[in-house]
Amino acid sequence: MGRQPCCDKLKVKKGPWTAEEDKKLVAFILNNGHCCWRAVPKLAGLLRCGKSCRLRWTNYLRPDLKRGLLTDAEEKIVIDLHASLGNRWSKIASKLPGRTDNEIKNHWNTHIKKKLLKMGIDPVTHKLLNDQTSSTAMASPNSTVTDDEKFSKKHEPLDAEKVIINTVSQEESTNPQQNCSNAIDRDEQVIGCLWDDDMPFIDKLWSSPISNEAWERSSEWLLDYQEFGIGDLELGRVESIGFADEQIKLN
DNA sequence: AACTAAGGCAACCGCAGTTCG
DNA sequence: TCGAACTGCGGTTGCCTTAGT
Repeated sequence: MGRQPCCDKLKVKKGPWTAEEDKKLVAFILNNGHCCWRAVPKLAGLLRCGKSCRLRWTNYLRPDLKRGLLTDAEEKIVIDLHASLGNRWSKIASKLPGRTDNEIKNHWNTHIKKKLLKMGIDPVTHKLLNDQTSSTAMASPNSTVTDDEKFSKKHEPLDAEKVIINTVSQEESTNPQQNCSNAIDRDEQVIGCLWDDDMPFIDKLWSSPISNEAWERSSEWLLDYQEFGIGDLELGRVESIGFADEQIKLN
């Protein structure tokens, strides 16, 4: 009845991925894409859960991933978006090309939190730490609200938050890229943009396999693979497949 | 040089929304 | 229409590395 179970949990391997597993997964996805993650481990010859494969691919093996720490500009965008969106890391990540939600989440927890605390800002509320009492008082536990209202309240930037955001931005902003997040009166535009899930470019990028040209642009990633000792991947097979930005040009 | 603590990151877990038989 | 599986997301954990003693 219904669908087949996700995976045989007794047989799946857990823990860190080996270079060999990475190689298999990359080779399989490059050649076949990932029509459905559940089928990937079986078809790729991996003793992993599909979920694990997806995570490994999206967080580590994807060719367009950036490496290294977030830049100051990226960090500031993360702070601004977090003030508006809260811990919705995937939404935040979608605005930072080459960064994953997991990466941003980790960076937030290990670096940005500390920075904000150092600046006297609560990383959760984005308010000044000595102004915490007013923030808790703003909640109205006795009121009855709909789910939509709860959602709106949860994610709507508070006035005080906007002040903090603006302060931080003015203090640290030296990069033109940061302008998008400095303008508080543009918050609504930013939110509107974030809520716009219809992103054809991204969809095309992921639905389409990748050309050699694109791979050459991802030199850092390829170097990483050489470190893995899997530089002998059959990247030539990728030739047969179109690439998103080429298609986009045509459109 | 050896040990310990802290930091950083990859990966897992579990939940919620969506999809499908 | 219902219920089970799939997918994606955020929270958490655990291991590895680095810094300090």
